[in-house]
Amino acid sequence: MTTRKHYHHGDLRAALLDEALNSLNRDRELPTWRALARACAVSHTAPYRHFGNVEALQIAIATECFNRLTQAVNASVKGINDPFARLARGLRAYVDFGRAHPSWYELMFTQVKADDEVLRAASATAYGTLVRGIAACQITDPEDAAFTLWCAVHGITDLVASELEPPITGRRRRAQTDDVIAMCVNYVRGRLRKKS
Amino acid sequence: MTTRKHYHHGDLRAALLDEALNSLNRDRELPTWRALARACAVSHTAPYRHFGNVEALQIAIATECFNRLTQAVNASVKGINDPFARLARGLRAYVDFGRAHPSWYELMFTQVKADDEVLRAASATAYGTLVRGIAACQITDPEDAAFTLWCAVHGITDLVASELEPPITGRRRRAQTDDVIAMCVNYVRGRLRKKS
DNA sequence: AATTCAATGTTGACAATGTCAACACCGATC
DNA sequence: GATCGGTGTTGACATTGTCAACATTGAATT
Repeated sequence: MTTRKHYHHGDLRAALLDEALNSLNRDRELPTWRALARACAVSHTAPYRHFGNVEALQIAIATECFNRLTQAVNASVKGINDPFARLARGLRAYVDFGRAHPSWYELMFTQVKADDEVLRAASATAYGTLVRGIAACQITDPEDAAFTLWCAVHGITDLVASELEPPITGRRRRAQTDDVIAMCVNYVRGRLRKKS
Repeated sequence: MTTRKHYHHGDLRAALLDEALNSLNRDRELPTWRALARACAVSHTAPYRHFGNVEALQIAIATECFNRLTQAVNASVKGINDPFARLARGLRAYVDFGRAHPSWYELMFTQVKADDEVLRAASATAYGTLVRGIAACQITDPEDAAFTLWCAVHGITDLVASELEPPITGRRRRAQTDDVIAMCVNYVRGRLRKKS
């Protein structure tokens, strides 16, 4: 079922995506086009039937990653009611995603500007999750605040993904993330809509 | 003086670096090794006399960029005495540097972890400027605070460099940057060392 | 059941690229 | 004036992304 013995692969597109995602985690970089084909036991041009070129493949990967990020953030806040707690928790999930999959995170943001409808939708959905989380805190101008918060959170995530954290581990590292998130939540509290 | 007619170039190393820096600004990407040689009117292997391989060239470029960043930040705060004003001004200069040279900024942080003594020194100097600026505000734990601030500032700079700012211009864009910097300064004020 | 056809995979080629080895030129030093 | 290390050139090679031409297959149509 999963593997055909002859000629046709069965679901090469999914296999390519899967192998690419795994390679990113394993080797911290995309395999070459030909290496990817090799890894799927397929000739070096077979991937062209599923992705027009390298960039199209990268876009597809980035799209998948944005979807997984959205999913991870949504899952993390499930069951939490207080909007500030939800926000803090969601932000943490965002950072954790980047820490767990640094190369995915990097690829996401090298491709996010690509001219592709599906990718654009996936990244917009992810960003929308953040905006809604902030809007739920009843502050003025949630759109502006969202960008400011995103700066801080993207900043720590990108630095973590690039392994530029100061050489700390465990609790201390968690504290470092907490500190950034606290700054964010504080910022939001400072913008609370004044009560009538 | 600047251009020899025959064989020896005169100062190829500087010419290569200069051309690479300019290409990054012009085309938003590094020229290929051979294109760079071509641009300097030199054979495709001449650069090997000055840089061992592509990565060594990138490291040299990144080093130069870190030095220029440090210089830009230092120049921007010259003559300002109030430490908070200095901090805000320096952070702004940092963001402006990234906005003016997005591809430099990207390259700097793809190479910053490279195993190179000179590059490491250049980036450490840049970071040291930030740490000192924060320490001057007399807060507790300036090292930790520096990283947190860096997250926010790197975040907006990276997003700006990637052209992920919301589609805004002029005053509004400046306000967006100001908002992030205000969040940073606020964060620092919240950590003021209690007076004896 | 035989035929057709679009989807999917293969083979072979090509230009561009990074890198290396071997050679050529040149200016400073003995 | 000969020498030699630094600098530049020529020519080669393996790897890579991509394209064109061809092969195989399973499903739909007859």
